Amino acid sequence: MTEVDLPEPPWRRRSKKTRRQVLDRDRIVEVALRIIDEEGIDGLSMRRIAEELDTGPASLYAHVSGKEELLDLVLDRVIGEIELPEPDPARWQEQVKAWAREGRRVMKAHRDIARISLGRIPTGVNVLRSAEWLIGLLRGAGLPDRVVAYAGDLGALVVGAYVFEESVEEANADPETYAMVADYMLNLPPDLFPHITSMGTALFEGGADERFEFLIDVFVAGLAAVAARDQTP
Amino acid sequence: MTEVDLPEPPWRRRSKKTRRQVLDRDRIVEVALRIIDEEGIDGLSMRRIAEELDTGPASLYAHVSGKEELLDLVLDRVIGEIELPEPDPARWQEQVKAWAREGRRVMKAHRDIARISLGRIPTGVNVLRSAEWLIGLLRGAGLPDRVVAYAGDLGALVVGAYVFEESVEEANADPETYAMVADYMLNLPPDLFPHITSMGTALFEGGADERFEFLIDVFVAGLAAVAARDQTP
DNA sequence: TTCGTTAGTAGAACAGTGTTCGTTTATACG
DNA sequence: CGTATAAACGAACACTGTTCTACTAACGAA
Repeated sequence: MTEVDLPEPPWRRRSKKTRRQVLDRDRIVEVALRIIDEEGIDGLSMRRIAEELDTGPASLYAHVSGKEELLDLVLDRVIGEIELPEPDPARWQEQVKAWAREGRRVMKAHRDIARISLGRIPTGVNVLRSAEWLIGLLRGAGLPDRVVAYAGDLGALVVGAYVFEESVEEANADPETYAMVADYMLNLPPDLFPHITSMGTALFEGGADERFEFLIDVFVAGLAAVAARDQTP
Repeated sequence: MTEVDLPEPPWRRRSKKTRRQVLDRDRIVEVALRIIDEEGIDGLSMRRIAEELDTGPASLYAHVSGKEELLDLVLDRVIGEIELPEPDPARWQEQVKAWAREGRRVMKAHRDIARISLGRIPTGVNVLRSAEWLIGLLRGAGLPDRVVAYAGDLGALVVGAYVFEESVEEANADPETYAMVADYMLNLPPDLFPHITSMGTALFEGGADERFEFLIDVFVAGLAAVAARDQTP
């Protein structure tokens, strides 16, 4: 007799699931991050996470107070990937750049995660440790407290904003979109936009790395100049 | 006989509304902006706008392709409020700051509108005119094309990110939240966070204006330094 | 004026979101 | 073992942006 492949009866499926799979916060955060890596932030929903964990969305709320807290945790988890050297105040400028590059590197590794870093009060342990490192470096270098205090916060803001913009540009990096935008700008009315149109393709030169390096160059040179001014009565 | 106030019969109400109120894009944008002013960006939905216009949300789609386009239009409408002087290349540094202050001023006047400015490809006429002004100024001042091209974009990014962060802080500006955050940071473990804890309240000094002025000071000084370097072979 | 076409509006519905609430299940503790 | 607590579950809520179809209004030509 031919063996017949019957669907398993529903009453039998239950026995496989008697043991509840235990959730914990770290697991939720890791799954959330994986979803962001694959689908971007807009692909992340509580249901999506629950689906991956084979549970229901309501179960997540036993471990996080809501989506906002979850995003805090995910961001902090990412910033924890930053690797920083021993602070060397004699080389503070190069080290501020290294700090910024590290911030960019870890965020870039996770799609559009940088979007979460914006407009958020820094409370995670890794986020704070990163700030601590920078503040320690700048104090060691003898920069005025006012400069140190501001730089700690504004540095993260500038890097996060840049990396977020970069992630948007990467998402729209197909040659068609790029050509369309460039075409649009280069064909603006020259009487209204003489400088944009005459600059032409120079507006679009340099890649993301170069632009980022320029930005942190400007930031660090500016810090140095303002700090020097602050120290000259 | 006492006059009786009867509800108007339903068949009679229709006659008042035979004339359809005509929507147009500008009206939609203005209403959207007013809702943002009063309720913030999270208070803005297509239904909310339609409610204010006494129509249905589907009607909006005859005038805008979707919410994203609407937000583009709202932002451009806001940036149109910027007032800029005649460019004077001899004073380019002060004028870059004036440009940044104007950007901040108009965005600050509209709650958390700055959030929309982030991660957005600049295509609105006012956004482009603002960039055109800045680029024209910097070219007039003889800055290298590379510097000009980067500064146009990064300037807007820095200002937008700052103003957005500022709007978040203003939304959380009640003394209780502020005290809670300060308390949290000042009571971190000193062995892990020696610099943050020893800086103490210096971390929270200065208001938003001062921090913004610091940021644009750094940005402009940095631009000047990098530009000077670029011009020295 | 009438009629046909086009553009705009309206309403229902779809697919999705974050979250709450009450119930059930599992775990921890005495 | 019994009780209390914590975690998980499922249904439902209130809301979102958008699409689709039908209706209405406006416009232009005859």
